[in-house]
Amino acid sequence: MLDPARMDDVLRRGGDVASLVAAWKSVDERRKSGQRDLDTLRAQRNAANERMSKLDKKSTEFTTARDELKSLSTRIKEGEAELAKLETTAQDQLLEIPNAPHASVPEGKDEHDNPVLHTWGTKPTYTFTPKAHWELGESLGILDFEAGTRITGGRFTVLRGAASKLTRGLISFMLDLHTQHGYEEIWPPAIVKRASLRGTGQLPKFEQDLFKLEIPRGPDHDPDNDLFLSPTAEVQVTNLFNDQIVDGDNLPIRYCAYTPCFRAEAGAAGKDTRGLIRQHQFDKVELVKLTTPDASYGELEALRQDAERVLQTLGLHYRVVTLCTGDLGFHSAKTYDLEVWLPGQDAYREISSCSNFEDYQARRAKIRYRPNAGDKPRAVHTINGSGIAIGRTLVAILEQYQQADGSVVVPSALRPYVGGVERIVARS
RNA sequence: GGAGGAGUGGCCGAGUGGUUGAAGGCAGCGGUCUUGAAAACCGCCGAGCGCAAGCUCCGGGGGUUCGAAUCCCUCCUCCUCCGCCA
Repeated sequence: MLDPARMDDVLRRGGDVASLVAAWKSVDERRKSGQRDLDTLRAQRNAANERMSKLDKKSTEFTTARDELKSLSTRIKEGEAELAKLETTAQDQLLEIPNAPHASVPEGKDEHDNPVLHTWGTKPTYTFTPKAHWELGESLGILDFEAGTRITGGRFTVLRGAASKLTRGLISFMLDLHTQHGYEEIWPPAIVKRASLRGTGQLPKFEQDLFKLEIPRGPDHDPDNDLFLSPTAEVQVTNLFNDQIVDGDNLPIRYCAYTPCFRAEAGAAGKDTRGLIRQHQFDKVELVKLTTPDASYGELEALRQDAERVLQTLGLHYRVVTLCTGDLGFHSAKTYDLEVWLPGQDAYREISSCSNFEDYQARRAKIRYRPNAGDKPRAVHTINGSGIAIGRTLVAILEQYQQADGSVVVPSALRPYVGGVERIVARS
Protein backbone atom coordinates (compact mmCIF):
# COMPACT_ATOMS: atom_id res chain seq x y z
CA MET A 1 0.00 0.00 0.00
CA LEU A 2 1.02 3.56 -0.43
CA ASP A 3 3.32 5.08 2.16
CA PRO A 4 1.12 7.68 3.94
CA ALA A 5 4.00 10.14 3.59
CA ARG A 6 3.49 10.08 -0.18
CA MET A 7 -0.19 10.94 -0.33
CA ASP A 8 0.53 14.16 -2.22
CA ASP A 9 2.53 12.42 -4.96
CA VAL A 10 -0.30 10.10 -5.90
CA LEU A 11 -2.50 13.07 -6.87
CA ARG A 12 -0.59 13.27 -10.18
CA ARG A 13 -2.77 10.43 -11.36
CA GLY A 14 -5.74 12.75 -11.37
CA GLY A 15 -9.24 11.35 -11.57
CA ASP A 16 -10.94 10.45 -8.33
CA VAL A 17 -7.69 9.83 -6.45
CA ALA A 18 -7.93 13.16 -4.60
CA SER A 19 -11.24 12.21 -3.01
CA LEU A 20 -9.92 8.78 -2.00
CA VAL A 21 -6.96 10.43 -0.30
CA ALA A 22 -9.12 13.02 1.45
CA ALA A 23 -11.50 10.35 2.74
CA TRP A 24 -8.64 8.28 4.07
CA LYS A 25 -7.01 11.25 5.80
CA SER A 26 -10.21 12.10 7.60
CA VAL A 27 -10.76 8.56 8.88
CA ASP A 28 -7.10 8.19 9.78
CA GLU A 29 -7.26 11.33 11.94
CA ARG A 30 -10.22 9.89 13.83
CA ARG A 31 -8.34 6.62 14.14
CA LYS A 32 -5.34 8.32 15.70
CA SER A 33 -7.34 10.25 18.27
CA GLY A 34 -9.35 7.14 19.11
CA GLN A 35 -6.12 5.27 19.62
CA ARG A 36 -4.86 7.96 21.99
CA ASP A 37 -8.03 7.91 24.09
CA LEU A 38 -8.07 4.16 24.26
CA ASP A 39 -4.41 3.94 25.21
CA THR A 40 -5.04 6.26 28.16
CA LEU A 41 -7.82 4.02 29.43
CA ARG A 42 -5.76 0.91 28.93
CA ALA A 43 -2.84 2.44 30.82
CA GLN A 44 -5.22 3.08 33.75
CA ARG A 45 -6.43 -0.49 33.66
CA ASN A 46 -2.93 -1.91 33.49
CA ALA A 47 -1.80 0.11 36.50
CA ALA A 48 -4.89 -0.86 38.50
CA ASN A 49 -4.44 -4.50 37.65
CA GLU A 50 -0.88 -4.43 38.81
CA ARG A 51 -1.92 -2.93 42.16
CA MET A 52 -4.62 -5.53 42.39
CA SER A 53 -2.30 -8.44 41.89
CA LYS A 54 -0.64 -7.51 45.17
CA LEU A 55 -3.86 -7.43 47.20
CA ASP A 56 -5.20 -10.28 49.26
CA LYS A 57 -7.97 -11.84 47.19
CA LYS A 58 -10.19 -12.17 50.27
CA SER A 59 -9.86 -8.53 51.33
CA THR A 60 -12.61 -5.96 50.86
CA GLU A 61 -10.10 -3.73 49.01
CA PHE A 62 -9.79 -6.43 46.41
CA THR A 63 -13.53 -6.77 45.96
CA THR A 64 -14.00 -3.01 45.72
CA ALA A 65 -11.20 -2.63 43.20
CA ARG A 66 -12.55 -5.47 41.14
CA ASP A 67 -16.00 -3.93 40.91
CA GLU A 68 -14.54 -0.56 39.93
CA LEU A 69 -12.43 -2.10 37.25
CA LYS A 70 -15.34 -3.93 35.76
CA SER A 71 -16.86 -0.73 34.37
CA LEU A 72 -13.50 0.52 33.12
CA SER A 73 -13.02 -2.78 31.40
CA THR A 74 -16.39 -2.48 29.72
CA ARG A 75 -15.54 1.00 28.43
CA ILE A 76 -12.27 -0.29 27.04
CA LYS A 77 -14.03 -3.08 25.20
CA GLU A 78 -16.43 -0.61 23.64
CA GLY A 79 -13.52 1.62 22.67
CA GLU A 80 -11.69 -1.31 21.14
CA ALA A 81 -14.70 -2.22 19.04
CA GLU A 82 -15.00 1.36 17.76
CA LEU A 83 -11.31 1.61 17.05
CA ALA A 84 -11.34 -1.70 15.21
CA LYS A 85 -14.05 -0.34 12.90
CA LEU A 86 -12.03 2.79 12.19
CA GLU A 87 -8.92 0.74 11.56
CA THR A 88 -10.75 -1.52 9.16
CA THR A 89 -12.22 1.45 7.31
CA ALA A 90 -8.88 3.25 7.07
CA GLN A 91 -7.18 0.07 5.95
CA ASP A 92 -9.81 -0.65 3.29
CA GLN A 93 -9.50 2.91 2.01
CA LEU A 94 -5.73 2.68 1.91
CA LEU A 95 -5.89 -0.54 -0.11
CA GLU A 96 -7.92 1.28 -2.78
CA ILE A 97 -5.38 4.09 -3.22
CA PRO A 98 -3.03 3.44 -6.15
CA ASN A 99 0.74 3.80 -6.13
CA ALA A 100 2.39 7.18 -6.58
CA PRO A 101 4.02 7.63 -10.01
CA HIS A 102 7.80 8.09 -10.03
CA ALA A 103 9.02 11.61 -10.88
CA SER A 104 10.30 10.38 -14.26
CA VAL A 105 6.87 9.15 -15.39
CA PRO A 106 5.61 11.44 -18.18
CA GLU A 107 2.28 13.23 -17.89
CA GLY A 108 -0.43 11.92 -20.16
CA LYS A 109 -4.05 10.97 -20.50
CA ASP A 110 -3.97 7.49 -22.04
CA GLU A 111 -1.87 5.07 -24.09
CA HIS A 112 -1.59 7.57 -26.97
CA ASP A 113 0.58 9.74 -24.71
CA ASN A 114 3.17 7.02 -23.97
CA PRO A 115 6.52 8.20 -25.39
CA VAL A 116 8.60 5.66 -27.32
CA LEU A 117 11.85 4.99 -25.46
CA HIS A 118 13.49 3.17 -28.35
CA THR A 119 12.85 0.80 -31.23
CA TRP A 120 14.82 -2.38 -31.94
CA GLY A 121 15.28 -3.74 -35.44
CA THR A 122 13.26 -2.65 -38.41
CA LYS A 123 9.83 -3.58 -39.66
CA PRO A 124 10.23 -6.67 -41.83
CA THR A 125 9.06 -6.18 -45.40
CA TYR A 126 6.99 -8.66 -47.38
CA THR A 127 6.43 -9.20 -51.09
CA PHE A 128 2.87 -10.20 -50.24
CA THR A 129 0.17 -9.04 -47.86
CA PRO A 130 1.06 -10.45 -44.44
CA LYS A 131 -1.67 -12.52 -42.83
CA ALA A 132 -2.90 -12.36 -39.27
CA HIS A 133 -1.75 -15.22 -37.03
CA TRP A 134 -5.25 -16.69 -36.77
CA GLU A 135 -5.36 -17.16 -40.52
CA LEU A 136 -1.88 -18.67 -40.57
CA GLY A 137 -2.58 -20.83 -37.55
CA GLU A 138 -5.78 -22.22 -38.96
CA SER A 139 -4.39 -22.88 -42.42
CA LEU A 140 -1.34 -24.57 -40.88
CA GLY A 141 -3.67 -26.59 -38.68
CA ILE A 142 -1.92 -25.61 -35.45
CA LEU A 143 -4.36 -23.16 -33.81
CA ASP A 144 -7.80 -24.67 -33.13
CA PHE A 145 -10.05 -21.88 -31.86
CA GLU A 146 -13.22 -23.83 -32.58
CA ALA A 147 -12.14 -26.76 -30.42
CA GLY A 148 -11.21 -24.48 -27.52
CA THR A 149 -14.62 -22.89 -27.61
CA ARG A 150 -16.36 -26.27 -27.81
CA ILE A 151 -14.39 -27.77 -24.91
CA THR A 152 -14.31 -24.79 -22.59
CA GLY A 153 -15.67 -21.60 -24.10
CA GLY A 154 -14.71 -18.39 -25.84
CA ARG A 155 -11.15 -17.10 -25.43
CA PHE A 156 -9.80 -20.61 -24.89
CA THR A 157 -7.73 -22.19 -27.64
CA VAL A 158 -6.29 -25.59 -28.43
CA LEU A 159 -2.73 -25.62 -29.74
CA ARG A 160 -1.83 -28.55 -31.96
CA GLY A 161 1.36 -29.96 -33.37
CA ALA A 162 3.93 -27.26 -34.08
CA ALA A 163 2.10 -24.61 -32.03
CA SER A 164 2.13 -26.89 -28.99
CA LYS A 165 5.75 -27.78 -29.55
CA LEU A 166 6.78 -24.15 -30.07
CA THR A 167 5.01 -23.18 -26.84
CA ARG A 168 6.86 -25.85 -24.92
CA GLY A 169 10.13 -24.81 -26.59
CA LEU A 170 9.58 -21.12 -25.91
CA ILE A 171 9.09 -21.78 -22.21
CA SER A 172 12.35 -23.72 -21.96
CA PHE A 173 14.19 -21.24 -24.16
CA MET A 174 13.19 -18.26 -22.02
CA LEU A 175 13.88 -19.96 -18.69
CA ASP A 176 17.30 -21.04 -19.93
CA LEU A 177 18.08 -17.54 -21.14
CA HIS A 178 17.14 -15.92 -17.84
CA THR A 179 18.84 -18.47 -15.59
CA GLN A 180 22.01 -17.85 -17.59
CA HIS A 181 21.71 -14.20 -16.60
CA GLY A 182 21.40 -14.71 -12.87
CA TYR A 183 17.72 -15.47 -12.28
CA GLU A 184 16.79 -18.46 -10.15
CA GLU A 185 14.07 -20.61 -11.66
CA ILE A 186 10.85 -21.13 -9.67
CA TRP A 187 7.92 -23.44 -10.37
CA PRO A 188 5.11 -22.18 -8.13
CA PRO A 189 1.48 -23.21 -7.59
CA ALA A 190 -1.03 -21.88 -10.13
CA ILE A 191 -3.68 -21.25 -7.48
CA VAL A 192 -3.30 -18.48 -4.90
CA LYS A 193 -5.25 -17.28 -1.91
CA ARG A 194 -6.93 -13.96 -1.40
CA ALA A 195 -4.27 -12.68 0.99
CA SER A 196 -1.54 -13.19 -1.62
CA LEU A 197 -3.49 -11.26 -4.25
CA ARG A 198 -4.03 -8.43 -1.80
CA GLY A 199 -0.30 -8.43 -1.07
CA THR A 200 0.64 -7.75 -4.67
CA GLY A 201 -2.26 -5.35 -5.32
CA GLN A 202 -4.68 -7.31 -7.53
CA LEU A 203 -7.21 -7.26 -4.70
CA PRO A 204 -9.44 -5.83 -3.41
CA LYS A 205 -9.96 -3.61 -6.43
CA PHE A 206 -9.86 -6.08 -9.32
CA GLU A 207 -11.76 -9.13 -8.14
CA GLN A 208 -13.96 -9.05 -11.23
CA ASP A 209 -10.88 -9.74 -13.38
CA LEU A 210 -10.11 -13.03 -11.62
CA PHE A 211 -11.37 -16.60 -11.73
CA LYS A 212 -12.41 -17.58 -8.23
CA LEU A 213 -12.60 -21.20 -7.18
CA GLU A 214 -15.89 -22.24 -5.66
CA ILE A 215 -15.33 -24.86 -2.99
CA PRO A 216 -17.71 -25.97 -0.23
CA ARG A 217 -16.60 -24.20 2.94
CA GLY A 218 -17.73 -24.07 6.54
CA PRO A 219 -19.39 -20.92 7.88
CA ASP A 220 -16.22 -19.97 9.76
CA HIS A 221 -14.04 -20.08 6.68
CA ASP A 222 -11.50 -17.27 6.60
CA PRO A 223 -12.03 -15.25 3.39
CA ASP A 224 -8.28 -14.62 3.27
CA ASN A 225 -8.02 -18.26 2.20
CA ASP A 226 -10.46 -17.97 -0.72
CA LEU A 227 -8.75 -19.45 -3.76
CA PHE A 228 -8.26 -17.90 -7.18
CA LEU A 229 -6.50 -18.92 -10.37
CA SER A 230 -3.45 -16.70 -10.46
CA PRO A 231 -3.52 -13.98 -13.14
CA THR A 232 0.30 -13.69 -13.16
CA ALA A 233 3.31 -15.35 -11.53
CA GLU A 234 4.07 -11.95 -10.03
CA VAL A 235 1.62 -12.97 -7.30
CA GLN A 236 3.19 -16.30 -6.42
CA VAL A 237 6.81 -15.31 -6.75
CA THR A 238 6.57 -11.99 -4.91
CA ASN A 239 4.66 -13.68 -2.11
CA LEU A 240 7.53 -16.11 -1.69
CA PHE A 241 8.63 -13.50 0.82
CA ASN A 242 5.40 -12.26 2.37
CA ASP A 243 5.73 -11.63 6.09
CA GLN A 244 9.46 -12.22 5.91
CA ILE A 245 12.49 -10.20 6.88
CA VAL A 246 15.25 -10.96 4.40
CA ASP A 247 18.92 -10.43 5.04
CA GLY A 248 20.03 -7.23 3.29
CA ASP A 249 23.18 -8.99 2.09
CA ASN A 250 21.01 -11.29 -0.04
CA LEU A 251 19.56 -8.43 -2.10
CA PRO A 252 18.94 -8.11 -4.93
CA ILE A 253 17.05 -11.39 -5.31
CA ARG A 254 16.17 -12.36 -8.90
CA TYR A 255 13.69 -15.03 -9.94
CA CYS A 256 12.15 -16.27 -13.15
CA ALA A 257 9.10 -18.50 -13.32
CA TYR A 258 6.91 -20.07 -15.93
CA THR A 259 3.21 -20.31 -15.03
CA PRO A 260 -0.14 -20.50 -16.74
CA CYS A 261 -2.10 -17.29 -16.13
CA PHE A 262 -5.86 -16.87 -15.88
CA ARG A 263 -7.78 -13.66 -16.41
CA ALA A 264 -11.53 -13.26 -16.60
CA GLU A 265 -11.01 -10.19 -18.85
CA ALA A 266 -14.14 -8.56 -17.51
CA GLY A 267 -14.80 -5.40 -19.46
CA ALA A 268 -12.86 -6.60 -22.50
CA ALA A 269 -15.95 -7.81 -24.33
CA GLY A 270 -15.51 -7.32 -28.05
CA LYS A 271 -11.78 -6.46 -27.80
CA ASP A 272 -9.32 -8.74 -29.58
CA THR A 273 -11.87 -11.49 -29.93
CA ARG A 274 -9.96 -13.06 -32.78
CA GLY A 275 -6.74 -14.93 -32.28
CA LEU A 276 -4.50 -15.53 -29.32
CA ILE A 277 -3.99 -11.97 -28.17
CA ARG A 278 -6.54 -11.90 -25.38
CA GLN A 279 -7.25 -15.28 -23.82
CA HIS A 280 -8.71 -16.34 -20.48
CA GLN A 281 -5.78 -18.72 -20.08
CA PHE A 282 -2.28 -18.01 -21.32
CA ASP A 283 1.30 -18.87 -20.53
CA LYS A 284 3.97 -16.51 -19.36
CA VAL A 285 7.52 -16.48 -18.10
CA GLU A 286 7.81 -13.82 -15.42
CA LEU A 287 10.83 -12.02 -13.98
CA VAL A 288 10.68 -10.85 -10.36
CA LYS A 289 13.22 -8.94 -8.31
CA LEU A 290 13.47 -7.82 -4.72
CA THR A 291 15.92 -4.98 -4.19
CA THR A 292 16.98 -2.26 -1.80
CA PRO A 293 15.30 1.11 -2.46
CA ASP A 294 18.47 2.77 -3.77
CA ALA A 295 19.02 0.03 -6.37
CA SER A 296 15.48 -0.45 -7.65
CA TYR A 297 15.51 1.89 -10.65
CA GLY A 298 18.79 0.50 -11.88
CA GLU A 299 17.35 -2.99 -11.49
CA LEU A 300 14.23 -1.97 -13.41
CA GLU A 301 16.35 -0.89 -16.38
CA ALA A 302 18.30 -4.15 -16.19
CA LEU A 303 15.12 -6.23 -15.98
CA ARG A 304 13.67 -4.44 -18.99
CA GLN A 305 16.84 -5.25 -20.93
CA ASP A 306 16.60 -8.88 -19.82
CA ALA A 307 13.07 -9.00 -21.23
CA GLU A 308 14.20 -7.27 -24.41
CA ARG A 309 16.93 -9.86 -24.83
CA VAL A 310 14.27 -12.51 -25.45
CA LEU A 311 12.88 -10.60 -28.42
CA GLN A 312 16.34 -9.75 -29.70
CA THR A 313 17.50 -13.34 -29.54
CA LEU A 314 14.41 -14.41 -31.45
CA GLY A 315 14.98 -11.61 -33.96
CA LEU A 316 11.58 -10.02 -33.41
CA HIS A 317 11.17 -6.32 -34.19
CA TYR A 318 9.71 -4.33 -31.28
CA ARG A 319 9.66 -0.99 -29.52
CA VAL A 320 9.64 0.11 -25.90
CA VAL A 321 7.28 2.74 -24.52
CA THR A 322 7.20 4.43 -21.12
CA LEU A 323 3.70 4.44 -19.67
CA CYS A 324 2.40 7.92 -18.89
CA THR A 325 0.54 8.86 -15.71
CA GLY A 326 -2.84 8.17 -17.31
CA ASP A 327 -1.91 4.66 -18.51
CA LEU A 328 0.14 3.55 -15.51
CA GLY A 329 -1.16 0.45 -13.74
CA PHE A 330 -2.82 0.74 -10.35
CA HIS A 331 0.07 -0.58 -8.27
CA SER A 332 3.04 0.53 -10.36
CA ALA A 333 5.33 3.54 -9.81
CA LYS A 334 6.88 3.23 -13.27
CA THR A 335 6.26 0.88 -16.18
CA TYR A 336 7.86 0.15 -19.53
CA ASP A 337 5.86 -1.82 -22.07
CA LEU A 338 7.61 -3.87 -24.74
CA GLU A 339 5.49 -3.80 -27.88
CA VAL A 340 6.20 -6.35 -30.60
CA TRP A 341 5.44 -5.67 -34.24
CA LEU A 342 2.56 -7.69 -35.70
CA PRO A 343 2.56 -7.20 -39.49
CA GLY A 344 -0.70 -9.10 -39.91
CA GLN A 345 -2.42 -6.44 -37.85
CA ASP A 346 -0.17 -3.54 -38.83
CA ALA A 347 0.30 -2.70 -35.15
CA TYR A 348 2.64 -2.88 -32.19
CA ARG A 349 1.14 -5.01 -29.40
CA GLU A 350 2.18 -5.31 -25.77
CA ILE A 351 4.22 -8.45 -25.15
CA SER A 352 5.86 -7.51 -21.85
CA SER A 353 5.24 -5.03 -19.08
CA CYS A 354 8.12 -4.18 -16.74
CA SER A 355 7.36 -2.28 -13.56
CA ASN A 356 8.91 -0.94 -10.40
CA PHE A 357 6.42 -1.02 -7.55
CA GLU A 358 8.88 0.58 -5.12
CA ASP A 359 7.65 -0.33 -1.62
CA TYR A 360 3.95 -0.49 -2.54
CA GLN A 361 3.70 -4.28 -2.73
CA ALA A 362 6.28 -4.81 0.00
CA ARG A 363 4.23 -2.74 2.43
CA ARG A 364 1.09 -4.71 1.61
CA ALA A 365 2.76 -8.12 1.68
CA LYS A 366 5.10 -7.19 4.56
CA ILE A 367 8.32 -7.98 2.75
CA ARG A 368 11.18 -6.32 4.57
CA TYR A 369 14.95 -6.43 4.80
CA ARG A 370 17.46 -5.43 7.42
CA PRO A 371 19.97 -2.99 5.85
CA ASN A 372 22.63 -4.00 8.39
CA ALA A 373 22.68 -6.32 11.39
CA GLY A 374 20.89 -4.57 14.24
CA ASP A 375 19.03 -2.09 12.00
CA LYS A 376 15.26 -1.75 11.93
CA PRO A 377 13.59 -3.70 9.12
CA ARG A 378 12.61 -1.69 6.08
CA ALA A 379 10.30 -2.44 3.15
CA VAL A 380 12.09 -3.80 0.07
CA HIS A 381 11.35 -2.59 -3.44
CA THR A 382 9.76 -5.08 -5.83
CA ILE A 383 10.14 -5.13 -9.59
CA ASN A 384 8.73 -7.49 -12.15
CA GLY A 385 8.12 -7.91 -15.80
CA SER A 386 7.05 -10.48 -18.34
CA GLY A 387 10.01 -12.25 -19.72
CA ILE A 388 7.90 -12.73 -21.81
CA ALA A 389 4.30 -13.66 -22.71
CA ILE A 390 4.44 -17.03 -24.48
CA GLY A 391 1.23 -16.89 -26.51
CA ARG A 392 1.95 -13.45 -27.86
CA THR A 393 5.49 -14.52 -28.73
CA LEU A 394 4.02 -17.38 -30.74
CA VAL A 395 1.76 -14.83 -32.46
CA ALA A 396 4.73 -12.58 -33.24
CA ILE A 397 6.78 -15.46 -34.66
CA LEU A 398 3.90 -16.60 -36.87
CA GLU A 399 3.29 -13.10 -38.19
CA GLN A 400 6.86 -11.79 -38.53
CA TYR A 401 8.37 -15.05 -39.86
CA GLN A 402 5.58 -15.92 -42.28
CA GLN A 403 6.50 -16.73 -45.89
CA ALA A 404 4.74 -16.18 -49.20
CA ASP A 405 3.68 -19.83 -49.33
CA GLY A 406 1.96 -19.65 -45.94
CA SER A 407 4.72 -21.50 -44.10
CA VAL A 408 6.55 -20.02 -41.11
CA VAL A 409 10.30 -20.10 -40.50
CA VAL A 410 11.37 -21.01 -36.97
CA PRO A 411 13.84 -18.47 -35.50
CA SER A 412 17.24 -20.13 -35.39
CA ALA A 413 17.69 -19.60 -31.63
CA LEU A 414 14.53 -21.62 -31.03
CA ARG A 415 15.34 -24.59 -33.26
CA PRO A 416 17.28 -26.53 -30.61
CA TYR A 417 14.11 -26.40 -28.49
CA VAL A 418 11.80 -27.84 -31.14
CA GLY A 419 13.85 -30.78 -32.31
CA GLY A 420 15.67 -28.82 -34.98
CA VAL A 421 12.55 -27.97 -36.98
CA GLU A 422 13.36 -25.08 -39.32
CA ARG A 423 10.01 -24.40 -40.88
CA ILE A 424 6.36 -24.95 -40.07
CA VAL A 425 4.34 -26.17 -43.02
CA ALA A 426 0.71 -27.13 -43.38
CA ARG A 427 -0.20 -30.54 -42.00
CA SER A 428 -0.87 -32.97 -44.79
C1' G B 1 -10.87 -39.30 4.16
C1' G B 2 -9.88 -41.60 9.56
C1' A B 3 -6.86 -41.36 14.32
C1' G B 4 -3.39 -38.80 17.23
C1' G B 5 0.34 -34.64 18.22
C1' A B 6 2.14 -29.64 17.77
C1' G B 7 2.18 -24.15 16.62
C1' U B 8 6.16 -18.80 21.66
C1' G B 9 11.22 -13.45 19.36
C1' G B 10 16.25 -14.48 13.22
C1' C B 11 16.68 -19.89 15.02
C1' C B 12 16.18 -23.53 19.18
C1' G B 13 13.42 -23.57 23.54
C1' A B 14 11.15 -22.53 28.99
C1' G B 15 6.61 -21.02 30.51
C1' U B 16 -1.14 -23.80 32.71
C1' G B 17 -4.60 -17.20 35.08
C1' G B 18 -1.41 -11.59 38.16
C1' U B 19 6.03 -6.98 37.23
C1' U B 20 6.27 -12.74 31.39
C1' G B 21 7.18 -8.71 26.00
C1' A B 22 8.16 -13.24 27.58
C1' A B 23 13.81 -17.62 31.37
C1' G B 24 17.87 -20.10 29.00
C1' G B 25 20.79 -21.22 24.66
C1' C B 26 22.50 -20.20 19.51
C1' A B 27 23.24 -16.49 15.87
C1' G B 28 24.11 -11.10 15.45
C1' C B 29 26.07 -6.15 17.24
C1' G B 30 29.40 -3.16 20.63
C1' G B 31 33.44 -3.59 24.12
C1' U B 32 37.58 -5.79 27.33
C1' C B 33 41.72 -8.93 26.39
C1' U B 34 45.27 -10.03 22.00
C1' U B 35 50.53 -8.26 17.32
C1' G B 36 45.99 -10.28 14.87
C1' A B 37 42.37 -14.04 15.45
C1' A B 38 40.07 -17.72 18.47
C1' A B 39 38.60 -18.56 23.42
C1' A B 40 36.95 -16.16 27.76
C1' C B 41 34.43 -12.13 30.08
C1' C B 42 31.00 -7.55 30.07
C1' G B 43 27.00 -5.01 27.64
C1' C B 44 23.24 -4.66 23.73
C1' C B 45 19.99 -7.47 20.91
C1' G B 46 11.63 -8.79 18.30
C1' A B 47 7.91 -5.95 15.72
C1' G B 48 3.83 -2.31 14.94
C1' C B 49 1.17 2.45 16.23
C1' G B 50 2.18 7.26 18.51
C1' C B 51 5.58 13.91 18.74
C1' A B 52 5.77 11.77 23.47
C1' A B 53 3.93 9.43 27.77
C1' G B 54 2.18 5.10 26.49
C1' C B 55 -0.39 1.14 23.99
C1' U B 56 -0.66 -3.46 21.11
C1' C B 57 1.27 -8.21 19.44
C1' C B 58 3.12 -15.56 22.14
C1' G B 59 -0.43 -19.17 14.26
C1' G B 60 -5.64 -16.23 12.82
C1' G B 61 -10.50 -14.96 14.82
C1' G B 62 -14.03 -15.11 18.86
C1' G B 63 -15.24 -16.06 24.16
C1' U B 64 -14.62 -16.48 29.80
C1' U B 65 -12.26 -13.08 33.61
C1' C B 66 -10.97 -7.24 37.28
C1' G B 67 -6.72 -9.61 34.66
C1' A B 68 -4.93 -14.79 29.44
C1' A B 69 0.99 -16.95 26.11
C1' U B 70 -1.59 -19.71 30.01
C1' C B 71 -8.90 -21.70 30.37
C1' C B 72 -13.05 -22.48 26.35
C1' C B 73 -14.80 -22.37 20.99
C1' U B 74 -13.45 -22.07 15.98
C1' C B 75 -10.36 -21.61 11.65
C1' C B 76 -5.48 -22.23 9.48
C1' U B 77 -0.79 -24.61 9.17
C1' C B 78 2.77 -28.43 10.18
C1' C B 79 4.19 -33.51 11.96
C1' U B 80 3.12 -39.04 12.81
C1' C B 81 0.18 -43.50 11.65
C1' C B 82 -3.77 -45.71 8.43
C1' G B 83 -6.48 -45.23 3.74
C1' C B 84 -6.39 -43.27 -1.30
C1' C B 85 -3.77 -41.34 -5.34
C1' A B 86 -0.04 -38.99 -10.28
